[in-house]
Amino acid sequence: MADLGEPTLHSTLRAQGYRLTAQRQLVLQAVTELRHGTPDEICSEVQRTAGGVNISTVYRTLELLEELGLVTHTHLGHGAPTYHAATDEDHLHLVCRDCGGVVETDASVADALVHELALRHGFETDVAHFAIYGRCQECSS
Amino acid sequence: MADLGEPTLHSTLRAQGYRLTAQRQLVLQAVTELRHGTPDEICSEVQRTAGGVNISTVYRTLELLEELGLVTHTHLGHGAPTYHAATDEDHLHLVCRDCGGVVETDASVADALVHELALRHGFETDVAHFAIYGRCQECSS
DNA sequence: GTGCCTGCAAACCGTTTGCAAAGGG
DNA sequence: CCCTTTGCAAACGGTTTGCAGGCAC
Repeated sequence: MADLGEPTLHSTLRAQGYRLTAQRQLVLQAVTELRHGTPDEICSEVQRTAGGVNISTVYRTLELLEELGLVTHTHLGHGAPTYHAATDEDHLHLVCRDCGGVVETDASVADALVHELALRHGFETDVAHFAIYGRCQECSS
Repeated sequence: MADLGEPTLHSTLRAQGYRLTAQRQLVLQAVTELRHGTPDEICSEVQRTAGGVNISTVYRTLELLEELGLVTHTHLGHGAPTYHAATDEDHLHLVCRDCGGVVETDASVADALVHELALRHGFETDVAHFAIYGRCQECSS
């Protein structure tokens, strides 16, 4: 059968000399399903179908999948980072200093900033990697 | 003697019912001198003149000084946050994903973003709290 | 069969906590 | 003299590591 679609996890791994394992499939699947998951949450999700999987394998796998460009992670400030599938829309996280709430917004709000940093510093901005901190509407009143 | 200048650390503490201690003076002084210091670095700096000061006191003191509005902290992504004296200019940190370097830039580059978030979400942005992630000029070539 | 990948356990870093003693007001 | 603040040590959450055995190829 000809491979006509996008590259599979298997082919992406093999292209770099890595092996396809159940753990790697399950972690990618969990990241995709959770949409925003910490390593711990991803591990729990994986363990629902494969009980023996270890948290350190989840860490190693997330690092690998990120290197392959299949997932990204964002720091929300407190505790653990959250992981997203690369197939997800690019979005920013607004974190409220008072209530701790997180609001998502389109990455395009930062277009002017990205442009300005390229101009002034030749800096290629990955605007989604850190959250944006402040106070949300409700907490301002 | 009349107190004509800006509020002293002593008066700021007393106004909230806190006590003035040597540790609190030394921590504020270390933050100011270091300009960008992690709790650990601040502790070492303080210990140069007061050997017995404990890291947990530094953590408690930084939290207090931040509550009083005398210091702020920024997350650069990796490890510990860095602390700044409130008297310092507001600035952003550009962190390079490849070389790990940190470049400072004026907070005003983000004015458009701050304005846009206020407009769209009623969000009051503290733009300096997280670094901005990406690739620096040298690493892009 | 070779050697990448995994599970386990221990170590790690940064931070927080409970407690009794020290010291500021 | 009271009560905040401190030092110490232990615990904590999140992450990384070394190693022996297991499994993809």
